[in-house]
Amino acid sequence: MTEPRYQRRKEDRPQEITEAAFAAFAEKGYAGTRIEEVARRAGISKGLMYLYFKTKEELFKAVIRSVVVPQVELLERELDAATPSAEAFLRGPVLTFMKGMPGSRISVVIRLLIAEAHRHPDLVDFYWDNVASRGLAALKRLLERGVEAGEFRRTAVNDLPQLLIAPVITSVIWNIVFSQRSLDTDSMIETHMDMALDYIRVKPE
Amino acid sequence: MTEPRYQRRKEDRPQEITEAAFAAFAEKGYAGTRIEEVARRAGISKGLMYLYFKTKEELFKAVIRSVVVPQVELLERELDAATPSAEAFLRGPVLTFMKGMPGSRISVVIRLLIAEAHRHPDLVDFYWDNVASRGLAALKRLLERGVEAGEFRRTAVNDLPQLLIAPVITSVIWNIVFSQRSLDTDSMIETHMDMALDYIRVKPE
DNA sequence: TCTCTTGCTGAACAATCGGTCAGTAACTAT
DNA sequence: ATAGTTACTGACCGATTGTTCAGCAAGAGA
Repeated sequence: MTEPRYQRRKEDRPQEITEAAFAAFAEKGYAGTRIEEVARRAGISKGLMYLYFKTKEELFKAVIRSVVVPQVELLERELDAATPSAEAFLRGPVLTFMKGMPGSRISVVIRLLIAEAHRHPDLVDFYWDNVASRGLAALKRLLERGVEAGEFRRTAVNDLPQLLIAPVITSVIWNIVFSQRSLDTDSMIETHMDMALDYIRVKPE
Repeated sequence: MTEPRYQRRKEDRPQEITEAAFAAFAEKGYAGTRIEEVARRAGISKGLMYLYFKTKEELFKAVIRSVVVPQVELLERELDAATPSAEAFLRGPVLTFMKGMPGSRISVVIRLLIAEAHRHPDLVDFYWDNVASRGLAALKRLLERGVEAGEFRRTAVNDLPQLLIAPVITSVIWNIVFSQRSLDTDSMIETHMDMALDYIRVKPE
């Protein structure tokens, strides 16, 4: 008759907690989120939080990883996919990936990273090693492939692949700051891709 | 003989406080900065802070305004300057302004805004009204002028002037997050300007 | 020199919040 | 059943920090 007050669910807790924490961090930021609030969202007590994550900072890092790792895996899966011409690749999977970034969980991570970077240098290292440097290297290889195939000229973009993702970063930031005055991020990313391809493409004389 | 323990300097305090607060916010962020720390930097007691700024939030807003207003004035002075061809204008004063943004006080403001935007919507409104919307409108006018003069084609960029500043935003963010792995922001901004001009310029047939 | 005004100080207050821990009860093994 | 293990609870602690305020002393005026 007496219903148990709680169930032991050791296996599921970590994921449920990071999920709740992600939602809380997304709404209130790191400093603005109380551990008790995360516990409430996860349906557990405050004390239990500390059995799974020793400190708030450790929880934060776990949240970042839980978002970033699947995204990296998705990206790499796409990069390993069929390889048509470099241009078709940029206009296809790369563009799709870029359009998906604003509004994705990654954009929340970016906001958190910007706000907390100076206090969590090891987190920045992690993000650099696992996301940023890998993505940039992949873009560089793709551009290089295009050059070798005679599709692209060799330009400054080869050394600055950040240029290709600039409108994505800008879209993410724009949405963070000016959420109301929204921006047509799809158009912006598409137009920029046109612009960049016109610039690097070998022109027929 | 007995040296006075303090001087009364009602006139200078506000500016000295906002200056100290800017330095503190730049280093530690909003939440990470203690009022007492600002007071120490400004060479006054904690209590005096509250005679000039009712709350920490009000101080924060004053700091943002103190940085933003002079920058806007600088921008508008440049826009009112001599008007050569639209392309020369973009390659001249606009490019100079853009290159100066990373590393300027504005980039600190941007970081603070990104981190605190959701908690200070009225501050976002202020920034929008006084900086962002004005800058975008000016860029739009400039592009329109180029079109009317027969220099530029009419493209999607006319409606998305954010594209022109995308590498600047990206540079600022990059420096905030990856301060160590620095990026050649000047090259990036220049290359992007080349790219954009190639795209919008009317080509000779 | 003696008020009087007020810019200024710094101790104290109150609220918040990360982290702890002694105890409880859900499950397991026997 | 019964004892043992441990996932779990929630009251509590201590440190931090924004804010207040009673009083002090610097400068102005007479």
